[in-house]
Amino acid sequence: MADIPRPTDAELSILRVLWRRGPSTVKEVHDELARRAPTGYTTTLKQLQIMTEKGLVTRDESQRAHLYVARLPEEQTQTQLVGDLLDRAFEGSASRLVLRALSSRPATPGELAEIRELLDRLEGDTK
Amino acid sequence: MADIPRPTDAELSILRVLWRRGPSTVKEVHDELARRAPTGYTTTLKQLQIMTEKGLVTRDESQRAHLYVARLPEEQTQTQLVGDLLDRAFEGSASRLVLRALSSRPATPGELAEIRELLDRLEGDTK
DNA sequence: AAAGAAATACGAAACTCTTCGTTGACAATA
DNA sequence: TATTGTCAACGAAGAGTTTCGTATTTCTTT
Repeated sequence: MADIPRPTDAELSILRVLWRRGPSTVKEVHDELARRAPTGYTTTLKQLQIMTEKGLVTRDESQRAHLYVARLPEEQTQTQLVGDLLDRAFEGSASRLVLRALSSRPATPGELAEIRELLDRLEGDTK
Repeated sequence: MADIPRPTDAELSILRVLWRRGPSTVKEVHDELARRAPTGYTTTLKQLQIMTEKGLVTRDESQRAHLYVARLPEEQTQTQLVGDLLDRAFEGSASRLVLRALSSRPATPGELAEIRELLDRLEGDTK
């Protein structure tokens, strides 16, 4: 009961909105989503209801317009998704995944520096 | 017609076998898969047929037992999957993804060194 | 209190994914 | 040539995903 399933594509779109906006009504989420890809209001509502059942989001019903909140923080979900991809396509090799990530997207010099700092920190711990 | 869809979980399991073994019959793929998770022979067959329709694999029918081959090399599929995840969950930020990958899995010192080399190479080009 | 609006709940349809039982083709062999 | 075993093809069922139309509830305004 405590485990939360991997979000589907449509669910992830909704989670992104909730992470950015914080607690939001269906209308607010829908308006954001419909800006990029027009869709029906009830479609977003239904998604959020299913996500509530799955435990992906929680719902505050104290107001007339219910407020939805992502159950897990963005970082945790990202870590879950990366770990999942690692197992499914990279035989668990993190370095391979990093290799592909950096070769598939031109990272900015600033980003590369960030990663370098991260490496320094990690190697500092490994002693 | 030229674009190949993102492989599903079950499809990825099959692709992993094909990448490791090279051209294989249904029986060969099935035996590998069933070792970890017992499943019916026709299940694997049907998957391969669907994957052929989708263009994920190609089929050599010259022999009685058809030979299946992954259409894209492992590297290319990995790049596609990482790029996809980047867009869906990381707003395109490669450094964020790398951060999550490394913090979710304890990379070995050797792997960290590999990544460092990659960074050197990339920064060399960015001038 | 009635009418109108805004929001949620319900149900269903279309589609995909995954699995497997059954059928039919083919080949080796007795 | 009849039998047996191996393989691909087909169809379908069950679950999950995504979408949306309709109904119901609830609040607000008159």
